Amino acid sequence: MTDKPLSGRKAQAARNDKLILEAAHEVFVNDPEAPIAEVAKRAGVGISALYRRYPSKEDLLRKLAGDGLRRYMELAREAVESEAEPWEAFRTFMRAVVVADTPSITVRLAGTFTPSPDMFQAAMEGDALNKAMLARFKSAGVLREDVENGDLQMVTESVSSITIGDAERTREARLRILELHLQALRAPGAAPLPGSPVTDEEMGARWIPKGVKE
Amino acid sequence: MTDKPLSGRKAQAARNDKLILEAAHEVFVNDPEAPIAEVAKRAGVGISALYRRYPSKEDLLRKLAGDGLRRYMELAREAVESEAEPWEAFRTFMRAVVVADTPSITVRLAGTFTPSPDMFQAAMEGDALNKAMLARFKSAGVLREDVENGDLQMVTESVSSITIGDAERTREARLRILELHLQALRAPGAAPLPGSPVTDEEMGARWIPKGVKE
DNA sequence: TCCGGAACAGAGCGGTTCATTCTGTTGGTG
DNA sequence: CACCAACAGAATGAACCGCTCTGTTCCGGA
Repeated sequence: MTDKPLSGRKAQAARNDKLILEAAHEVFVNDPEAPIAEVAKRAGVGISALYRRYPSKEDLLRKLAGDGLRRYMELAREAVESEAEPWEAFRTFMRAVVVADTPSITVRLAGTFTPSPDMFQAAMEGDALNKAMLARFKSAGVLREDVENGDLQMVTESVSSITIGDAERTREARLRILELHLQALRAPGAAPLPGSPVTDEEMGARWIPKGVKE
Repeated sequence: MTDKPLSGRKAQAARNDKLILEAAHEVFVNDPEAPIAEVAKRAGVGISALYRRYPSKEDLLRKLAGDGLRRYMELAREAVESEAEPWEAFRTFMRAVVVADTPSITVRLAGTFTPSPDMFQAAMEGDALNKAMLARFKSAGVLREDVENGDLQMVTESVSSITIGDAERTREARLRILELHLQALRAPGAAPLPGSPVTDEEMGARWIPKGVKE
């Protein structure tokens, strides 16, 4: 048989690895505060199958956020290196980010766990990538000069906050609203933007765990 | 003295009425799931002062959402009846909605309480108002033809999901991103929008209380 | 065929978090 | 000066949830 035989504890365990990650992704994107039992149910496994793989809920969340971050950087890198027509490359990137839902998985999860050092590291690299991307598309003349890194973050995040009906419908609605943004983002821009862009410091402040009250 | 004397149980009670509502607004806009004690603390009153006025947390939330809805309709009515230049009237409306944070107070709170019949009623009227508004601005030629009611809702909601730094900074950031949207919303529009607008039914589905899982 | 143990299902434990109730306390008012 | 509306905040009881623990299944080797 070309595909893995369905039996064997090893095989089932490998399958469960994937099932659990997928379930966790779906569940926590939908509700970052969901109980871990929800993940188990969705994955069709018992709770102990989860704890066999991740020492704690926080570890699982870290894993998810890390994957999301990595995915985002992958997309950004593709955008920077893309050979395609610049505006199309940019549009493709933005759409991919929305479809992959990386804002939900990184930003919305931020604060529910303490980030590991290498996540900070990765975040740094991500920033550098973002800046390179901005520079590239601006100098290509397809992105208006007055948008900054933070603007793009805000756009993808706010678009990703849209939830309506099932997952597919949500995706469609998000892409529709994203399109509005894209048309406004395109150079030269109809009118100057008010206020100042969100800074990296401001963005970073959200990664501080819980209790910021008062 | 022209203003109310500071003493008198009646006077204090009246003052507390307002304090509590303001505190509740701030607290629940920031976190719809906040404990009721948080509201009491912010208002600088005891818990019993809250329960003296509202039989339960849910009643308080209903009150807040009702007020928000009413406020929204007020703004919409102004926009429809405004004598100002059409595009400015529309822009003013959108900005006012974002500043007043009505999406947070209605939509985000939806699901945390069971809506009263008159809220449905009000929602109906709100819809009618929205439609009138769309019609007016489209026929004035300032709003692109392919945006629908649901689009405006999505725009204000997604923009209102932005949170960054303190309240003031958040407002500025939201208005900035809103501006992008506005420039894209303006007729005739650079390119057709993909997908179909979110429908009223879809919007309404979110008002169904809790447990929609699975 | 039979046994050991990896992998697992899910009940149960212990801690925490609220909404709401209850026990006083205070200060205007008749 | 006694009474009570109005209040502060502790106490209560019911979830909820992360994690541990018990018991089960069934693959893989002898």
